[in-house]
Amino acid sequence: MALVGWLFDAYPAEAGMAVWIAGEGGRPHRLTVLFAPIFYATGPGHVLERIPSALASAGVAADVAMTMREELLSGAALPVLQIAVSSPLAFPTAVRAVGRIPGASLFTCDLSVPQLFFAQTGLFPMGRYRVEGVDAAEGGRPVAAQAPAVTPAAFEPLSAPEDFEYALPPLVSMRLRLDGDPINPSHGRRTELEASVDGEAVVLCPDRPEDLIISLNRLIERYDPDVVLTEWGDAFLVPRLQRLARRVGVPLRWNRERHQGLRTRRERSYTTYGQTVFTAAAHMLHGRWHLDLRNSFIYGESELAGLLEIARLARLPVQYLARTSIGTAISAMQLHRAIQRGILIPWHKSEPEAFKSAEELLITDKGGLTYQPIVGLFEGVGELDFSSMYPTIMARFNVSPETMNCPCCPDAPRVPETGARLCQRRKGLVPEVLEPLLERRAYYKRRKRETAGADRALYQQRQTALKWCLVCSFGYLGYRNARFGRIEAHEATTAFSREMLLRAKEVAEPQGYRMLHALVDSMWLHRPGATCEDYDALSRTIEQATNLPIFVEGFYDWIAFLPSRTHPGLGVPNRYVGRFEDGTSKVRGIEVRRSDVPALIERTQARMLDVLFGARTVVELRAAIPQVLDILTDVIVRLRNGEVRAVDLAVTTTISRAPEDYKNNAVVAVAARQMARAGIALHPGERIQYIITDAGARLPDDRVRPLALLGPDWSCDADYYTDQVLRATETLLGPLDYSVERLEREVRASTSIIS
DNA sequence: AAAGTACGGGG
DNA sequence: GTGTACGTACTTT
Repeated sequence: MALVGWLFDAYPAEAGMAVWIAGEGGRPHRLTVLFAPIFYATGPGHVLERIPSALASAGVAADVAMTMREELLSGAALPVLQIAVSSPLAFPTAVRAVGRIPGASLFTCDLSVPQLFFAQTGLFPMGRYRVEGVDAAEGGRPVAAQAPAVTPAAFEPLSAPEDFEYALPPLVSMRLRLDGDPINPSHGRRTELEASVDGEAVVLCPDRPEDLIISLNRLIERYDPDVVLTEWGDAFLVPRLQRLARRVGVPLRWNRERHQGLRTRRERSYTTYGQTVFTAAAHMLHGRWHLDLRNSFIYGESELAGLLEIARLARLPVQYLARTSIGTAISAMQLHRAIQRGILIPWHKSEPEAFKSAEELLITDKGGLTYQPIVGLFEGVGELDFSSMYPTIMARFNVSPETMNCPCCPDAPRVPETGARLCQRRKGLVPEVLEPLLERRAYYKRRKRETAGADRALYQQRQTALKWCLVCSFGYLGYRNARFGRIEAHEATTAFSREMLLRAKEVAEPQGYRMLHALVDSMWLHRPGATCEDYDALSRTIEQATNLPIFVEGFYDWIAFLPSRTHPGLGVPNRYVGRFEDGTSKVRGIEVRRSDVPALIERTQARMLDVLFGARTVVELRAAIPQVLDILTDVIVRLRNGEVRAVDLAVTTTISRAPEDYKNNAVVAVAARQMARAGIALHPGERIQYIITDAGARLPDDRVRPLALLGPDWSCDADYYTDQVLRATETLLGPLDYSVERLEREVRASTSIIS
């Protein structure tokens, strides 16, 4: 008697971990798996002696025993008290009880219980198992009370987390979305709810709440979905439906377990990388997943295949991972590896750190090399990019917090500029995690090129998810609150990167290439008459000189490095527009790339770019100018005639503070205050939309109107939007000597002919 | 002129 | 469970 299926979810329960297995036929099974989460404590003998009684008086059953574990930074073996807590639910209580004893130092104590479960048992999310001693024959839904308890040893693995190729269970998804899809449904009016499973869609009307709840329950009953996919489920839909269900007295059957509520996590606003982020409260289910498309960075970037790829590698439950940052996933991979290696995890107290001194700031912020590009339009330019430069450096040179300036390798070669040493004997935790990720990503990228259709999409999603892990792994190394961060490691990585980019430059220039621009891991090179093959050959030479993989990102028919707006004539690192030889294009730093630009401006500039990218040469570019001017004129006429819809004029911005905390009358501040006055609750980090009604109005409230409060008789500031369109056009035609003034003249001339 | 506000990047 | 990144563009005072 055995059950074969995929480990779908795990969370703490009364007698052990509740573990859901998605059976081969798609039927779910709930098991109870016996599990005693472990943490460690050190301290003087009299302190350790107090631990058993402290646990007992807190009402926690636990087994304690002395054992040896490794200290991360020194690598030394340390005697520690191992505390195995009998029930997963009691783990936080146990940690609190021991943590209160003065003089006790705790280790591996602040990870989530599912994380500990996966680390201690070797089981992993979405792994395929054969579970002995469980009867799957009944096929139906097992009820909690009948579920048998098994030990982790009953799980026979049929796949490994290291596998590049792996099968996944067939999952039934129910989609829930509100009609209209606004930027944030709680800012708008009530709309209809659309539920769809398996191609069947039902529209539920909010005016008859009881019917709505009953219909939703019926859908869940009939299809028994594994996944509830929502848009704005966390911020709005789920709490709203819960309230509705309570009001009409009919409970919603979200869970596969009958007597459990939803697992929630509070909403929060925080700042990161100078940006304020709002994360809605999480609403997670038992026995099925609630995934909110609009509250999941990883899902948003890499869809379900990417999410599951990372869940397997990071050993994090899917619903939790969906709502967390990539940094957390990276951290989880490192933690997992550390526990496997018997390394003690220091307690990570989130203490507010002291301000950095000016000198410290200078060191920290010296990042990758940045050149100022040579402003202008160039034909025949090659772009060479180092692939995954930072992670490759970290893996290749063994850059990790515990490998920096180790006592065991005094004669190790020095890091350029900083003179630090890197351990040559012990492989670092960070490289150990990164190396397989680099390999996996290379494999998926290759498979993506070799396949088509659904397979190609699958590999694309997986490689995208891994790309984000690699990108963030570097930032994480320098993040002072990261568990495995260390500023010297961060600095070593950027020092290597600068050294390698300089080496690449020194290889290219003697061969007659002129460096037009270079940025961290990319360089733009020009040599009259050079072909793609020449750039290919150059990249191979650079590869030899740097021992880092580099490839030709593309060969541009033409590329324009655009000038700064605030310092005309000077180049800015990330403002350029170019067409590759194969007809594709690359655009950075201009209006189409910005999320706060109204759709009208974005679409207009995109249309213009389409025209310009049809040109293979600068001569053809000049010939395309009239077409671009036609687009410009057309949009300005439509603006004047009031033919543009409000949604296309809406500016979307993230508010960085509560409406009342804004200091001046910036349009965003005025719009936010208007919304607050209308009773809409706004949190820092949320996005709002508004149109400019009269930019120059004396009364701030007349300048702008939120989209959510727009009446039927609205009007916009056509002059303001005309100016925006003109500027977006100037961005593109500037290199061809068209200023805003000249564009205005051209438009005036052509419209006077029309009228 | 100074202060306030927001955004991109990576592929 | 995450922190005053940095440089540019633009508006308001």
